[in-house]
Amino acid sequence: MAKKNYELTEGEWAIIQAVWKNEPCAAPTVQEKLETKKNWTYSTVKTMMDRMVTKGLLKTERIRNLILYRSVVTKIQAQKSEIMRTVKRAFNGALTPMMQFLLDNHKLSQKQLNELEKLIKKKRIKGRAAGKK
Amino acid sequence: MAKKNYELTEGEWAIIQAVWKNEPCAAPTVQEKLETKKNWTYSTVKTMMDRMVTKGLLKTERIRNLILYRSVVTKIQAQKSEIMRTVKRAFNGALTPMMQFLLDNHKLSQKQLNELEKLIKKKRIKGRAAGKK
DNA sequence: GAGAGTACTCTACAAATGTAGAGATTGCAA
DNA sequence: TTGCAATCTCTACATTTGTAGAGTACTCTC
Repeated sequence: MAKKNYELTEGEWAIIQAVWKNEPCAAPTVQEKLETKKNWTYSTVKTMMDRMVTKGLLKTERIRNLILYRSVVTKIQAQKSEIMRTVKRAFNGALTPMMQFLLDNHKLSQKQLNELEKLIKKKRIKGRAAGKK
Repeated sequence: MAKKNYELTEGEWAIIQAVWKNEPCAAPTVQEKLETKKNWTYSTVKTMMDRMVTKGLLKTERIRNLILYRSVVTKIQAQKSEIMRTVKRAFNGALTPMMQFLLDNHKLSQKQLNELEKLIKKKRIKGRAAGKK
């Protein structure tokens, strides 16, 4: 596979989110879907999408007169990259301090904390069983 | 206080980190400190720093012939903004899903998990006691 | 007071990003 | 076959970011 680094810009995020939801889809569709959030004209959206194709973030397929777009990177991949970028920039590359920061600096409700605790417990059990990947 | 949004660029992060560590400091100092990581010339560093002053990220004080820089935003603020930006872009603004994603997608060691669990427990106790801010 | 060193100012330029208008193309309906 | 609507293509421009050279100013030393 290609490079691991998918650092999307603000605009690219908006677009790819729409693509993920409507894939495969044409540029006008994306433009319509985004109309509420972003007030972009068709031209704007189309330009960005084509640039994203060049960058390898989207790919196209031409069907007669219509161009359909699909995502190349998955949501998971993009989210991961986004997080890694933050970890790298703001936390010197260390994940746990970032988690700690999250816990310390964002008032989570009791419920959220409970959920997280449950998640961690589950993780630990899994981790103990398998030493995998 | 001013705006809450301090979205630093890659370069700005590098610079402000150096400033935080050496504050108050002159541009040449920052340039030296960064020499290993970034191979920037003095001009480059100085230009960026001055732009950051314009943006309100740094402030200056002139002492005779020297210009000293200080940060305006704290590390905590910047980290928070950086995280918020990720949450907004990649997780639709919801924090817990992001935490969940972190737990799910990054192989944390048992030790790290333990630490996190401890943190959460502490949080919960605190939260139960005080309902504040 | 001349030269050297240090720090500063000014200007510039390329690439990336956000933004979009104008015109070409095509397929369908009347 | 003519015209309209939908879609695409091409081009353009401002702003931000990364990057830096060239020249200026001040201060210290000989």
